[in-house]
Amino acid sequence: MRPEDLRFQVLRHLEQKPDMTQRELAATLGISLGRVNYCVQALIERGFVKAANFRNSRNKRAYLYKLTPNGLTEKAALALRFLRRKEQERQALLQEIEALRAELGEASSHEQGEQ
Amino acid sequence: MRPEDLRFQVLRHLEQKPDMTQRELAATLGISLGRVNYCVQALIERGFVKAANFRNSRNKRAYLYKLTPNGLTEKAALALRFLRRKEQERQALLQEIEALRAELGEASSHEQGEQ
DNA sequence: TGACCTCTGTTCATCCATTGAACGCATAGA
DNA sequence: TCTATGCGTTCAATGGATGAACAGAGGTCA
Repeated sequence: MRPEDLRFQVLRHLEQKPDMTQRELAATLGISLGRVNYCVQALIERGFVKAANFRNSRNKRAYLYKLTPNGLTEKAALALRFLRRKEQERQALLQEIEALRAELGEASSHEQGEQ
Repeated sequence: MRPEDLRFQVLRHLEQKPDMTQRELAATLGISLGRVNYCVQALIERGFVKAANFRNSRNKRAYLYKLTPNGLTEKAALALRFLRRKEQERQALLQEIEALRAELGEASSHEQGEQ
């Protein structure tokens, strides 16, 4: 997972659920706690996320990770880049699959609606 | 790139062009010389590739990397696994793209023929 | 109150795959 | 023969990811 994609995913999750802990983020994203911590600190450093004190009965020293206005803008920009790249990856995957099917002599399935 | 995929790609290239050098393989696959060497030696060790002496005017100490019968079988098996996984990846990518389009409020394009 | 427990963010030594410069060697050409 | 070139091979160095361990804050209960 690219650093840019990680930042996007973290922003995405924190916007929807600001009371997530770094351990929860790590488990959800399938990466280590250390890497999440590094990413979150970078987002705070850049002013995209603000860590507010947060106290309730379940969490002991947890923060609320609230997205700043700049954070929302950044998240939207990252989302669009992410989407465009995924579309491109999917197109590239199609070509790779077709090439492999040709090599293997498989009948290529009719996939319509692709450019 | 996974080790398994790398082995497949190396077998694929060597079957089509057995006089490729390890440096050519590295450049084509976008990885380092050291990693290619490690992979090729593993393929030789497992009996999937045999390195025959090869002498011509352009290459000084190059080998001919010929696929053995077992190598051909292995390559076919890897190809099928590779194809199936790529198809699955492409399907997963579609779901991810659709989810992102929904978040972004984009009109989802009509892609037919997918299950 | 105070001792203890729990859960958090934070740190950093460790690991491991990857890299590519450097080497030895074999051949071609002068 | 001697030199240059290009090959496979090696391995010290790099860099990112990991997760155990730590310190701190708040809850709990006698």
